[in-house]
Amino acid sequence: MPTPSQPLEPTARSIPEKPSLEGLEERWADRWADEQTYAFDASRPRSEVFSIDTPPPTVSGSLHIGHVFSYTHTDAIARYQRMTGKSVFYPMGWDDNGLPTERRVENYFGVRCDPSLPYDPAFQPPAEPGKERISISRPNFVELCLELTTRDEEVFKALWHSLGLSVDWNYEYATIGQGAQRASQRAFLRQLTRGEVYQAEAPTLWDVDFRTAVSQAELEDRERPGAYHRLAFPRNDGGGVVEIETTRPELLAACVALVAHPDDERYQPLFGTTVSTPLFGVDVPVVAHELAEPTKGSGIAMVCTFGDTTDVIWWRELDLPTRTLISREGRFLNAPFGDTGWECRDPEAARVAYAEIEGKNVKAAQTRMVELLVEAGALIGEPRPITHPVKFFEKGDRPLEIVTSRQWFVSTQTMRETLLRRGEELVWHPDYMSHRLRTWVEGLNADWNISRQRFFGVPFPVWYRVNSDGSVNHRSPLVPTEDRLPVDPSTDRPDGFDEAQRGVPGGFVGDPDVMDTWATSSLTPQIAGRWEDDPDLFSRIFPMDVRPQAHEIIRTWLFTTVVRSELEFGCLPWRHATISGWVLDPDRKKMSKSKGNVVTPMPLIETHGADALRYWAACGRPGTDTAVDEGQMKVGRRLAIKILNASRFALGRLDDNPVPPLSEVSEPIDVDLIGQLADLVADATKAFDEFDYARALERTEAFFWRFCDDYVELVKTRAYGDPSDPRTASAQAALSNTLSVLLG
RNA sequence: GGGCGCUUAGCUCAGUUGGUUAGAGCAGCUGGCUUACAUCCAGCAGGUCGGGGGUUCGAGUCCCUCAGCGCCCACCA
Repeated sequence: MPTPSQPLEPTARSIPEKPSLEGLEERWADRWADEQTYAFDASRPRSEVFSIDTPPPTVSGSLHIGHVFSYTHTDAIARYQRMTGKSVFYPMGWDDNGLPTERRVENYFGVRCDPSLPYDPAFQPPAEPGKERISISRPNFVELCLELTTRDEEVFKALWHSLGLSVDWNYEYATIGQGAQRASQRAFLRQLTRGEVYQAEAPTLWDVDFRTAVSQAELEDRERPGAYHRLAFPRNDGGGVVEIETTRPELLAACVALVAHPDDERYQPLFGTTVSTPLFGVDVPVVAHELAEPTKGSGIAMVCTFGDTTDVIWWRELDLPTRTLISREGRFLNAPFGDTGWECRDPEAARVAYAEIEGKNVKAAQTRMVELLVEAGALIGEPRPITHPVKFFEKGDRPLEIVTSRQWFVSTQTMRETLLRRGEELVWHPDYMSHRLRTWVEGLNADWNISRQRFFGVPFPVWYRVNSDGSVNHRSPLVPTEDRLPVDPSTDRPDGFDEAQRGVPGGFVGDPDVMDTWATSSLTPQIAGRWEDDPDLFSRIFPMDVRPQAHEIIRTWLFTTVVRSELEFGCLPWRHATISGWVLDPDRKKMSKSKGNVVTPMPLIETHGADALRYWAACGRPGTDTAVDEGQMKVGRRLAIKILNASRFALGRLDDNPVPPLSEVSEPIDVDLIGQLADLVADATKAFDEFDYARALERTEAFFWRFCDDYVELVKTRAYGDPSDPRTASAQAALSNTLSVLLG
């Protein structure tokens, strides 16, 4: 039970003289594959099925001990469910699309993706990556991504095999595979038809290095040093200056208003008047809004388009103009000061000042801007250093900017109430993890942006008409019928058009973007269960029984899966969610590549054996962060060897006879043992039903050691007697049956 | 700023609805090659259950409060 890759057979055939753990993993993995031991029986009705929404690991990274940890937990549950007679749907997927893969492919092959290029079926990457990146089409780029991820997947697969995971390899999938693309595009098109997704050109959080929009779920705050710069804005009513404080003086040219709290008596007289920006002489209004905090800075803020997300709120709610300064690459754009552009007092002076920062990146622009402000006497005092949280893309290196771009959104904000209710319906293990989803849903402040300006991902299956003036009509996208899916709009064309019409007036263009990686991963039940491709299978596994996953992706994977299931099926995608903890390094520190303390599993498997690692993992309580502990692995190894030896004793008395029936158990002490065994089974069953594999292991292990140290010693003499003696037969029956039950 | 979790022997952790002298493994010490196993067995030692207060006949377990650590969330001029 606790060590599911047990090397024992139900009878005493070929008991080795000196039992050993070495080489067991390989031998049994092969046999399981040959015999299809863990194959799902797709003829069983839903009530006799236990289905698992296996997490597809990201294969672009390297192996990590955390994989061993959480997959072992799920494997224990899967094996328990099989013992109860269920047919277990336990697929395995690979999450291979996304940014990390793109970066690796670019460096590895020396290429760059240009979605405007046509597919070149003859393209071969150079043997050695050249200095100049070769531009290739999206389909070509994707081919290279697939080539690289396929290799990575083999490495993962080898680990899973040596771990003895009981997954059914007949249901393997990849998130970039045809099935996944078809499911993603089909789900998207249906949402489009139902009006659950929309396209909008709006200010969006943007990573200037990856050059893509990111969603709220991919943000993280990082504490960064900054400084308050106190700036003087001359009042146009002749009343001196207004002083504001800003951490982003480089955005001064993008200032569109000053804002203070409506109740703030200091600034009430200014509401409705205008002030003039230093250096640029642009008149901006002083306005009131409740979000302005009187205690922060000087109590009056400069609104820029856009410095942070509060600016976006003010801009929208106060109906302010837009002055865009930062490009998608993070550099300062040309600013059209003058009569035909941004009105100001002295266009020439404004242009001269702005020329000093145009083309610079944010950091350099800030440095130069501060110098200019000092020279102009507009900076009051010294900048005051502070440490403040700044929004980053979780995979990014530079702070996010806000740029205006066209994106696809799923309307999640209107779903709040429904999602909160679903979160309560879901059975969480441990239950307090439900708070994470609740706080996340309650804190939603933007719809889910599902488009990314990247290449290795599922393309949006839509085209747009090109108007006669060459502009693109985004209003009514052209969509394919579902039987055409998957499509790549950069190479495929909409019905009724021919290829010559691509990109010309009166013709069409494909949507250039790909979907957010979570827009695909949120469909893992549909992808693994082959949804519309195999409706019979899907009806037998969905809604699924359990989603095992890590806690840090509750707001992404769990949340988005619930959203998609609600929209498509109006129900939860699974009944239970088991949330595993993190694996910490031996010093209980979080592992990270940059700290260099990441533990890889393969050497540990070689040293201690797979059972030892599985034992360590299974000791980690559900949801609890657990440190890598080789001591615990040694204990696991010891337990596995002890089981082999105990088996040799218990089964060795039987020669080659099958395990005798329990009815032969007659001696009081033997009967008592069987009674205790029954209690243990009840205990472990209850624990497993509550997804507490660790408790089941603990109880079983304790019983096993008592069994070995006390019971076996007590009955040893009797067990060695003449098999025809009922007293001996009783001992042998008790021994072998107990062992058989313990091993499941 | 709001919330969640953790704090029990040197180390890693159990302790299910409050109930007799608080448990396990590892590490340490002592003794033992006893025909499943020295990859083992028997035994010893080791804890003011983070601090303080409260409820109760009785609190590691319930309530309040404080502290440390970790995490989640937040519109962070």
